[in-house]
Amino acid sequence: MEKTMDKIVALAKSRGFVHPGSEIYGGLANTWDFGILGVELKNNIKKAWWQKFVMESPTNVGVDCAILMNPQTWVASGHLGGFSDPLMDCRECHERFRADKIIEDYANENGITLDSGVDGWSQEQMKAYIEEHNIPCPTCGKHNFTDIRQFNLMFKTFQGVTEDAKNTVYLRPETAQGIFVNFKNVQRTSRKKIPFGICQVGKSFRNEITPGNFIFRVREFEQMEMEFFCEPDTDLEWFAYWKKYCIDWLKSLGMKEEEMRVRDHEKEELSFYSKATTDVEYLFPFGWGELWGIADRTDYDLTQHQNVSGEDMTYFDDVKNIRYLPFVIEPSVGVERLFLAFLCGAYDEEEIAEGDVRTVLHFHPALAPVKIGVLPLSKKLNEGAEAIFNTLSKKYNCEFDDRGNIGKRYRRQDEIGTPFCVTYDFDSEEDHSVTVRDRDTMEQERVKIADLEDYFATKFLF
RNA sequence: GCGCGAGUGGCUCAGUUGGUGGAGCGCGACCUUGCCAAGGUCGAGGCCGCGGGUUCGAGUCCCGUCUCGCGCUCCA
Repeated sequence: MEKTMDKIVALAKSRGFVHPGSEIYGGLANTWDFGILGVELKNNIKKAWWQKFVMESPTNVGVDCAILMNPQTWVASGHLGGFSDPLMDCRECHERFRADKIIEDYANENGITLDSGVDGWSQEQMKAYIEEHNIPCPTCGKHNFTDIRQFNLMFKTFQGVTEDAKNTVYLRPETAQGIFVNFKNVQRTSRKKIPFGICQVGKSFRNEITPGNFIFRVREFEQMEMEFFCEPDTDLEWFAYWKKYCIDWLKSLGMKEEEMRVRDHEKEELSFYSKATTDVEYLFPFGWGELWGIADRTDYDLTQHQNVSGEDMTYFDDVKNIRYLPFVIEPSVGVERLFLAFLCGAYDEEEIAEGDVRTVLHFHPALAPVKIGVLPLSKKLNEGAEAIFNTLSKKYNCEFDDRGNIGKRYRRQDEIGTPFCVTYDFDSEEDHSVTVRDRDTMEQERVKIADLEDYFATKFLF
C-alpha cells in the first residue's frame, strides 16, 4: 500500500473533508473550505486540544480575542516595524537589516552625499547601490546579502468606511498578542497565580510567500496557542514540561511515534524573540513538516507591550513579595496541519481478502467525524433503525444510511473513519438487539438496544 | 517571482487531419438480495477552466488570463 498525497487529497475532496475554495469562480489560490466531514474532524481536534490544555489543566484558562487589534499591538510585537521596511538578511551571520539604513550609514561614514534621499529609491536601486559599492554587513563585515524584500506578511484592511492610512488595521498574524494584551485582565479575573497559562483557538492570517502542500501551508489558518507565564529562571523547566505534554497528547490521539520527531532549533535559526525553540515534526507523505512550535519567548512580549503602551505589565508575587515580568513558554500548533497529520496517519488500504481492498481511516474514535453509522439491514427495517438514530444522535454525530447493500455501507463508513456501525436486522424486531461492528477489527457483537447508550458511553473519550 | 506541465459530467480518463461530446466508477429511482464494494432495469448529470482570435465550422489551431501540480527561489 502506498500512501500518497494524491490519494489523500482525492479522498478528502470526494468525501467532503476539504474542497478547494471558491471553486465555481475558478478558485482562489491556497484557500480551502472544510466540508461536511472536515468541519467535524476540525471541531473534534479543537475540542480535544481545549479539553487537554484548558479543562484538564489546573493551571490554564482560555480566552477568545478579536482578530482586529489596535495597530500599536503590532508595533510592540515587532510585526509592523519589521515587516513594512525593505529588509535584507546577511547570509553569513543571519542578521537582518533595513537596506535604506545600511546605505545611509555607509554614505555618512564615507562622506558620500546622496543626490536624493534613499527613501524614494526602489528596491532595485538600493540593491544595485549595495552591490556596486560592495557594502559590508555592519555586524560581520562580509558581503553576502539576500535580496531586498518588502515583507507584507500581515493582511491589511480598513476599519470604517474611508480607506486611508489613519484607519488601517491588520488581520492578526498570530493569536498570541491577544493573550499578551489581556494578560492583566485574565490574571485578575481568573485569580491565577504564576505559573499559569492562557489558551486560545482562533484564526490568523499571513501572506506567506510560498503556500502549498494542500492545507499544510495556507494564508488563512487556525492556531491553537498557549502562553504559559512563569517566573524568570524557571522558563527552561517549563519549556521541557510543556514539550512533553504536547507530545504525550499527540500520542494519546493515536499519532505514531515513528511518524513524529522533535527538532531543537540552532541558535542562528531562532527568531528574535525566542531563547529556545523546539519543533515537533510529522512525517507527511511529502516529507517531514513542522507541526508544533514550542518557543521560550522570554519576557520579550510583555516588555514590549509595557514599553509601547506605558501600562505596567508586571506581576506581583505576594508570597515572595517580588514584582517581575513573567517569562513565557508558547506551544503553538496549526489546526489545519494537525488535521492533515491525523488524516495522513489514519489513512490505510487493507487487503481483507484476496484482491479485496478496503480504504479505511483509522481515526482515534474521539476525532472521527462520524461516530456511529446506523444501518437498517433492509429498508423494511427503517422504523427500528430510525428510533436508534434518534436516540444516539442526541449524543453523537451519527449517520443513517439505508442505500444499497450492507457490505457497501460498511465500506463507505470505513472510508470516512466511522469507528462503529450499528445494524438493525430482522432478528432485532424479536430480540431487541443490534449488531455492533468495529471498524478496526471488523468483529461484530450483539448488543441490546436498551444497552446501547451505556455501551457507547466510554468509547469516544479522549 | 521564474521555468516546465496540466485543466473535458462528482471522480479517473477517451475524444481521429478541425465536422452534432463518450466510457468506467460514483450518484438517484425501482426490482431482487439480506451482515462486508452482489445482480437487473431505468435515469439525472457537460458555457470541454475563463476571455479573445483564426475558420463556413474550434474540446481540437493561435494569443491572453485564471487555477492546479512539479522544480527553482523564498520562508519569524
